[in-house]
Amino acid sequence: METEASREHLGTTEEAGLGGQVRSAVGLLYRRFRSERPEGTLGDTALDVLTWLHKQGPRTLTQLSEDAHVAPASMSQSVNRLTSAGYAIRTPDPNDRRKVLISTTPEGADLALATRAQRNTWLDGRLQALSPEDQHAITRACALLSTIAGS
Amino acid sequence: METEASREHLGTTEEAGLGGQVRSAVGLLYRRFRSERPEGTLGDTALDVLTWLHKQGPRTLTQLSEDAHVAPASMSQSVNRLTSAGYAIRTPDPNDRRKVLISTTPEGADLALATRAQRNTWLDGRLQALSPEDQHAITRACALLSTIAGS
DNA sequence: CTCAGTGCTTAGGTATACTAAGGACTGACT
DNA sequence: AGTCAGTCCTTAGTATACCTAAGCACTGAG
Repeated sequence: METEASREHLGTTEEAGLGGQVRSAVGLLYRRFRSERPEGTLGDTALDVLTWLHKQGPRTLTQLSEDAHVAPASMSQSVNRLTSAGYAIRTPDPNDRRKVLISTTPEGADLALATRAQRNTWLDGRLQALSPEDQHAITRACALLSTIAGS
Repeated sequence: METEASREHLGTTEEAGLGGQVRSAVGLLYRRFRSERPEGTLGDTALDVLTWLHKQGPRTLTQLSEDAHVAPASMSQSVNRLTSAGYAIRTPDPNDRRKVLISTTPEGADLALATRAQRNTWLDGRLQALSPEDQHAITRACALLSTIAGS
């Protein structure tokens, strides 16, 4: 039937349910973002953490792991990379010494802002070429899907 | 416990540009999908490959690596996992014996369909609870973003 | 003051990605 | 024919990021 498969944009065919379309698009975008990443820089997860800390202030490890939908042990490793690079610090929570508060260093905050801006250049350029209606659809979809992902 | 930050859905604040919103949403969804994955099953990339092969028929390794925005060496490893699990086979291209055609086995095709359906259950349920307008916005956003990711 | 529960970390394993290097093959030019 | 640059694929070694399991440190209740 579908011999001209190359026009299908790999997974966004109509036969797939909406969930499948979302999953395909997310996978493609995620890998695309990763392929744009210059070497010697922070990974996406580490950068996300830095951005959250910058916006929200210090967070405990468990909070961060829940934010990212990741096991605490995984987040601990990501935080290790940030602290050993000097972009974040761990501080024992004075009220409950089982907890550790993670916060950005000034260098970490600067890096988060700078790297985000740089990495978004390509994508922003693409998005600004779209019609306002299309941009609005994307804005709405992002809000909806973020809510779903975080639930 | 609950700071004001927990209502922000982590990255979808208005101050971020559209590119940043997309990136945040993609990261959250990708990790969420991964966290839903049962153990002992194929990874997302391997499953994507299986799905593409099922839809499009045999592809060369280079084609697959371009589809996924990944280096050929990386795709070779993913294909190794599929072939060693019996879900795909490599066939030398009779016209150009440098090339290798990768195709699904019947088991691979079955698995691709079954696993996709199973993994999409959660997401489809969420999406069907949305209004038709919201669903349409997501459909449109997926198509647009897939095109951008693949360009 | 004991002890179950909570928060974090380390250890070991998997999936996925990269670069670098090399083997096999093709096609074009001597 | 013979050579050889270019293409396609693979393997090897390394890095990020995720997991579960195990264990330590601390808290708070009995």
